[in-house]
Amino acid sequence: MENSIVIYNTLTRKKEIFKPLVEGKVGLYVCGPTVYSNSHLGHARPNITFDLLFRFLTFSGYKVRYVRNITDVGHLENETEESGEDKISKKARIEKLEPMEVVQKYMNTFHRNMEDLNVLPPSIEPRASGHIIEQQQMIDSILANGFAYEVNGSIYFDVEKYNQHYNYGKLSGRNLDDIKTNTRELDGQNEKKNSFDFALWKKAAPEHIMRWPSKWSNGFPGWHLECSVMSIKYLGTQFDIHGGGMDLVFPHHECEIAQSTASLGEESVRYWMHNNMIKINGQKMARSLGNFITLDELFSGNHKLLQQAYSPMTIRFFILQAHYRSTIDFSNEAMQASEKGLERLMTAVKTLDELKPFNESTVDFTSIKEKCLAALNDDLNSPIAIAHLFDGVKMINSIKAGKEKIAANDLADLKAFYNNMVFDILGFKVEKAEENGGGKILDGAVELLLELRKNAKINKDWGTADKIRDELIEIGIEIKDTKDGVNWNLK
RNA sequence: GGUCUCUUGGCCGAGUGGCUAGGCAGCGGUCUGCAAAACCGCGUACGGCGGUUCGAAUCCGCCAGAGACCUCCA
Repeated sequence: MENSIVIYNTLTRKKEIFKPLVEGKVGLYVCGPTVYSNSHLGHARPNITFDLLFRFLTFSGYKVRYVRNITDVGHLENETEESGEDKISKKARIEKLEPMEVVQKYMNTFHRNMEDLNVLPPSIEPRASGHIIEQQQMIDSILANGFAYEVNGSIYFDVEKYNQHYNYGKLSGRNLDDIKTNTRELDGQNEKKNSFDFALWKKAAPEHIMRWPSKWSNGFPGWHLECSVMSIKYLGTQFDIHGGGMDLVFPHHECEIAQSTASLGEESVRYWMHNNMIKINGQKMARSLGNFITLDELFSGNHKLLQQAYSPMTIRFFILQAHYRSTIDFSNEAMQASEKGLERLMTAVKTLDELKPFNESTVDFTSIKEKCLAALNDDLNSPIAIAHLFDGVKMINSIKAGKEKIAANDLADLKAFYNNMVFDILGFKVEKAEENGGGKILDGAVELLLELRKNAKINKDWGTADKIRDELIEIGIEIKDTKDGVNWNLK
């Protein structure tokens, strides 16, 4: 499959044709979660976006090494909290748990949520805590190159010095003069030469439990460092794509560029990709704003803003129905629309298996196939691809209704295409009925009831027929009378 | 305050100089004992005011509103 993929590069603010560094292979790094509380809807977005990218690149014939980290070291809280306390150790004290117990707990939840969303595991999932030595090594090289300084056992990155040789602010589109006049003064910054300098290594306060020995102090690495270190370690000093949420552009990714460049003398990332935010009531959904809904709450419907539960695939569809660089507005109405839309799509996929081939085709799916792939090639435009899939749904339904015909070879081709698109690339999976265990027993029982209902209908005993139907619906089994007989499925 | 982005029909969301996505909801019809589902058909929207152009939702300017980043954040 020869695809020419175009990617919007945040660095150049343009769409660029994607050319991997090494022919046929792609190195992809994505910023993963900080595991100190449950994952919420906002976290689903980058993971689904880059899952799509991972799947699409793989489908397009690339061998992809996908690295997504787990941040389990923690970094400084904001100024409203007692200063200098690590996020994870703070949480640990509240819950009377070991820091690594907190990490493990929320990492498990994250993994379970991702599996539910059918997000493929990355090729490598490195943890910051497992790369302390490598982080110290990078600090050494930055110090050796003269772009960092030590104060009281902490190491800070010298942004001004760096900016004399390189361009600090190139990713986020700001310049140091603006940053100088616009950076707020925060607590605990008196050690730094400039307020915009950032920590590479921080000496731990006595109450700070997460700490590692180093030649400078017992302490912990600065937040930005882990991504620079782990991306380079597993993907090389230069690699293809680095992704993450738009809110990470500044300062996180800006600092990553500075660190890697200060250490290596050259930049390591070739394409920067950033997904936009999910909004709720017109505002970004964020842990810090307290307006988030966790994935578990969405799956169970157990949240005061939710009118019902939404399945993982509904959430996946909801996210893929918008372009990854646009914001999406969360609402019950929008989620319910996604639920119905997805059902329509999945029903059509199932319908494909029921279609009977003719000798000839009166429909032509070629342009739909081409348009779907073209949309994905154009900066991962999943909403357009899905729109074209729905055009195909219309045709599939017309064939089923007997208004159009399809030949055997075209049908096989079409099935393969929908399987590729819906399952392999967009990453949907069949939920409900087919997945549930005990299928055979249930099948038998329902078939029996439907047989009784059929007899009742023949005898025009509408009371019994409707009782069977209505009560089955009541317990979650939907009955559909069609020309070819009765269909049923679990709701 | 600085930097940047957005404003599309009832809702969600694509598009971005002429060919007016898609989903959901709604309406009309077909089918059906009824219902559901399915199918067919229907809606000409792009914040306001100017400008450029043969032609603008799409380019430019101004105004209004919303948001993001500047601090942890996906």
